Amino acid sequence: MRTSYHDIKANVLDRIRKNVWPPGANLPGEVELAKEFGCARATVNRAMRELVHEGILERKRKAGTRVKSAPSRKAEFAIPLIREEITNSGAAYRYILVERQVMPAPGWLQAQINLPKNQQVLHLRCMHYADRHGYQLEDRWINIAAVPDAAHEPFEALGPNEWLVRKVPFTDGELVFSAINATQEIADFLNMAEGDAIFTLERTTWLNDLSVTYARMYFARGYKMTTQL
Amino acid sequence: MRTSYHDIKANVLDRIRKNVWPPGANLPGEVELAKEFGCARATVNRAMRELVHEGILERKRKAGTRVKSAPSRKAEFAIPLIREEITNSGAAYRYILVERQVMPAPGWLQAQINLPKNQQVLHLRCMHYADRHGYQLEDRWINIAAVPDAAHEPFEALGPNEWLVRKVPFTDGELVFSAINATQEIADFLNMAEGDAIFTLERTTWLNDLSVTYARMYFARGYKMTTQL
DNA sequence: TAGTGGTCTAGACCACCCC
DNA sequence: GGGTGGTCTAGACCACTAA
Repeated sequence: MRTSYHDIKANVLDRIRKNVWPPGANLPGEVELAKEFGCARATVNRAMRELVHEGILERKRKAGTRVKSAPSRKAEFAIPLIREEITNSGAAYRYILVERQVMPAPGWLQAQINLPKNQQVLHLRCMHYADRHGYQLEDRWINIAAVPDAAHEPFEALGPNEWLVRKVPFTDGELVFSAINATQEIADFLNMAEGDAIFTLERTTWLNDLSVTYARMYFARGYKMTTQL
Repeated sequence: MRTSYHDIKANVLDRIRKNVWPPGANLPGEVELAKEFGCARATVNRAMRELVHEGILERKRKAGTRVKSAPSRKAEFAIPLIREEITNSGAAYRYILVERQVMPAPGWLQAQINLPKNQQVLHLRCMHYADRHGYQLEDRWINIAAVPDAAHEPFEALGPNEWLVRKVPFTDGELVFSAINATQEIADFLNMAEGDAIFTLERTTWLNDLSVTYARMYFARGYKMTTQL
């Protein structure tokens, strides 16, 4: 069989682990590696490019390729659709719209996602259940100027997250993870006690400088978000 | 200038945004696209491959390429070295080793990271400060069988995370984010009140089935972890 | 079984950047 | 200036899988 870029990646990783190429070391050039592996330079190139993408190597023209001294392994996780997250866990998913209201954006929201004064927004509050247990409380604001259709969407059957994901493309987004103490109101929704620690996820998305939506998601007690390195 | 795979990516993304190719739509095959763009198939292929990697497209042999109906944008974040995180914010970084002890792995740890009975581990407790303010409390256990050198390392000047990252390669890792209520002990370290919500990060790493280390990191009040989509 | 993507090759030109 | 990676090409064979 011919040498695959997979083989090359594995081989390089192996030499890094065995300290043949310790952190900071310079690797041979692509031409030389291609000769060693008996393959085309393009094949070596692809292997190296992927290792750079994975945070293992650094490359600079003329300077060459080196092993990153502090390998910045990157965690990558797909933002799950909550319905899938629950369904995949084997539980039954249930969604309820708690509140729906068109209103002028409150001051803090204007500031947070940079809206013009008195911009109308749609505020939604939704609950997501896994087998009767409160799983997530979602507080969401949608910029009606960016998504006019949202004003006429009931969001009774389909949650706003799924609706937006299917309907509205975005160019940029931000995720913020944090922990807060439950207010009495939130605690009631999630069947917790006031003051219990809540894992919180905030998400903002833009479509070319135009704010699309801002959401806060409060997870039930004990929720853990897991990802592989 | 010749057509670059960047141009193709941009063009395809544009057509998706403009709904020329709505979610679920089948794209033309690589050969046809190459003809349209006036470039080699390999160039189209690279563009498409990257769009798949970015969660925009799906491809299957024979079936062809289609626009993902629920574009699974992936968040990617580099695990920061805490020193860099603090330094980059403009604050002064200070590290203190609070506790250092070689001991047999407690039962919960054996179970958690799958250690043999009575395996010796090194337990470290460290504090990281930003400008005098407690920033992170780190509880770490290192499998001495996997990292014999750790037993002789004082960890007085250099934190175990940085030491491990530089010294010990790993093949797999897991990150878990969660929220807990501060115990009195943790609260004292981080200048919080008992019961305050704490953002917690757990990290486990393996070197080919051999557990290397398990760490719990408790962040100070109000800590937020941010990432771009 | 035929069509589509997956991959490799051998060669080429170019852009960048350290020396 | 010259070496290194970045990219493109034209062609080829292969692997998978839907029909």
